[in-house]
Amino acid sequence: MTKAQERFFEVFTDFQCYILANMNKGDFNGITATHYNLVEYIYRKGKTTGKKLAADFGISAPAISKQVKFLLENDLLYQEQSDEDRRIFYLKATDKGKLLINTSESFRGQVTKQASTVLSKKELEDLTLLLGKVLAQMKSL
Amino acid sequence: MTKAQERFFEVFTDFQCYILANMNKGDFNGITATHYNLVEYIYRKGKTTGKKLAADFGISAPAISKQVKFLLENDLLYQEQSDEDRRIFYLKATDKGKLLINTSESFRGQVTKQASTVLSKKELEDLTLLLGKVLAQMKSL
DNA sequence: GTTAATAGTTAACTAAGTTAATCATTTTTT
DNA sequence: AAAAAATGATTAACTTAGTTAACTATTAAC
Repeated sequence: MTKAQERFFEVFTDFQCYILANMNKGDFNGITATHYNLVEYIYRKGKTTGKKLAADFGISAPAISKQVKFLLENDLLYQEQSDEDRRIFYLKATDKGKLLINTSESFRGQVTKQASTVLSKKELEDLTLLLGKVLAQMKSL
Repeated sequence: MTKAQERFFEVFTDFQCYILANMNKGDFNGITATHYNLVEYIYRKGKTTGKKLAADFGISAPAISKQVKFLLENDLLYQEQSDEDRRIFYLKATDKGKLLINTSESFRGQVTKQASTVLSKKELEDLTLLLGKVLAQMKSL
């Protein structure tokens, strides 16, 4: 490892540690970070299916099924059976689910907020670009 | 949110999602990522205590105790009782533990490797600097 | 010297993941 | 067109990593 790589490794280690240690804190109303992430994701996508969620979140279909069941029971999501293929149940955020996302500040929202207080606009853009490049490279493997 | 913030949020969301989905994959010899992270952390620190690990990893002392027990039983760590304070048990990596870290590539190692294939030296340094700034800001809250 | 605090562990429990099996539906094969 | 295979979602049984509360031992404080 070069010096530059070592420094990156060091910072990235701390960064990952911080993410893992803090992203699950501050859950409110009994809604965990996982629940929140699912609702936010579905809200941003507009609609999606359990199958896709499992793929995108990298966990098994039954695991998604269980979390989604909780979110359905708590009226944060609702299902819509597809007319073309009756096996498929689309998931959408309810008004209550949308409200949750819009009124609460996610971990990512906090990072974004803090990033833009401590970085200039140019720096934030650079960081976005560089992080995006690394991510694209990782995903392409 | 400004455009720049929205773009950062978007990339960071993907980035976090990727970390969570992938960091626990590829565990080898029945050693999970958590085990690996603990051994790596202790190895890099030289020696540490359960108390400190709990604080640094942001989980409870009993949770650390249970993981450490496994690592002791599997000869990846060993304990050394402090002479000054007999309540304290220092944890260190065994040769087997060190070998594990040195011969296997952690998730962070992979990210570092891929980051430096897709970024120039200057870009990697910039990314390290910017990520470090954001992290320091988050930690200071 | 007794009381209070601290490092670590054990016990009992919870939550979120896993695989295997099942149901309903759609697609493919013959 | 009927039978067989595949697919999306769920349920059941299980595992694992975390939690809090209670305990042991040691040290610090009054």
